[in-house]
Amino acid sequence: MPTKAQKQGKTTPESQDSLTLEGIDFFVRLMGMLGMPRSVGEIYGLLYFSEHPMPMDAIASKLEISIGSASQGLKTLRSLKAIRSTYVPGDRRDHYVAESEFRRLFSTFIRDEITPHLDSAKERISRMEKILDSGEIDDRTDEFLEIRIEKLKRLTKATSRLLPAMAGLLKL
Amino acid sequence: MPTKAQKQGKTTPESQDSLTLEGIDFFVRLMGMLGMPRSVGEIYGLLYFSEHPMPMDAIASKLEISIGSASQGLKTLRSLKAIRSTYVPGDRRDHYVAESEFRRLFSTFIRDEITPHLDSAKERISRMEKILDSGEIDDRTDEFLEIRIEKLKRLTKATSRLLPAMAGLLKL
DNA sequence: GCAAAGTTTCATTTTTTTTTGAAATATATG
DNA sequence: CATATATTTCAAAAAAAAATGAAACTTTGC
Repeated sequence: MPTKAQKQGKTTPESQDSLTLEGIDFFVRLMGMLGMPRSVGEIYGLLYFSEHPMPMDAIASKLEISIGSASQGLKTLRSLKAIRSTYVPGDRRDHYVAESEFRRLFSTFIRDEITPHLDSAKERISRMEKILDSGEIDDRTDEFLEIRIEKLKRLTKATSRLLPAMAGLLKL
Repeated sequence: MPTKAQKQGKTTPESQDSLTLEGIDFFVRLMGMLGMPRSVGEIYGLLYFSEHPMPMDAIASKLEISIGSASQGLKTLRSLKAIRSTYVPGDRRDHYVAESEFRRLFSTFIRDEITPHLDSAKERISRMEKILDSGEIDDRTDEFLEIRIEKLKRLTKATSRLLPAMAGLLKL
């Protein structure tokens, strides 16, 4: 038997909301794994499951978070290119839409959050090699340290190669 | 001109320490990216650059952390198989050595920290599909949500495939 | 079996991170 | 230009995560 909602071609708000709630939960956890605060996951999740662009105040009130949090979270998401703002005629407010192509999102994340760490790791390794080469360490210990540093070099090298490859393989 | 240290075949403690300090820093940051507390990175870094197995009290005093932190950190590292304890004759204390094969380390991390999240993400997606299939959402919205959920499925699937592949490629 | 040594646990404290909300700033509209 | 609207910033509050250290527990050697 068709429900009233189906007859009218109308969405039951409760069921769509419960779906969106699961979706928000999904992104809160995903973003959490990437070290992003809860509010960022909430906002992205809400937008990801929103058919229409949403302004900041609607986001804040739906999620029951402060406008400060909303502003800060939107800023983070914008810098990650995870959302973009769209023009809505007759409305001064910015309206946001989720960027749903994870591949792009992931590339930006690697570029902004991982690569800088990788670079400073490489610098740190150089400093270690310099200390090693300064020759104030006896041969036995020297050899041990050399092997350890070599492994770190391989790790950073492999990571540098692997990360872009991953982004490429993520054909979503 | 050879230094005194070289003539005697002896390590200058200062230079080895400064190298170890850089190494600890390296791992504090690396572990930090994986969501591990500072103390865990410090302990692993110290052991990674230590030629000899170290007991807990020596670790705690070298790093100037409490024995509680040291115990907790060692527990974490043990469960990640990032360290192992060795027998030292005539000493009751456990002595720890860093496992320096990152590939194994990484596999354990994926198994213990990532896979559970992935599994619960898949369950969450199933719940969303169930709501969608309950048919209380109008056709237009339904189609939109279906596409979004489909993308999430692809994301989780790609991640499931990619993670073990990465561990395999990491030939260190 | 008991004392000493080593280790873990966990309530409390400290530190760090995130959120809030109000003030400051920017922007559009009549 | 004055006002209303939208957004950002940032100091303070709240929440979350990590470290401490003392008590409880385990193990070893006598």
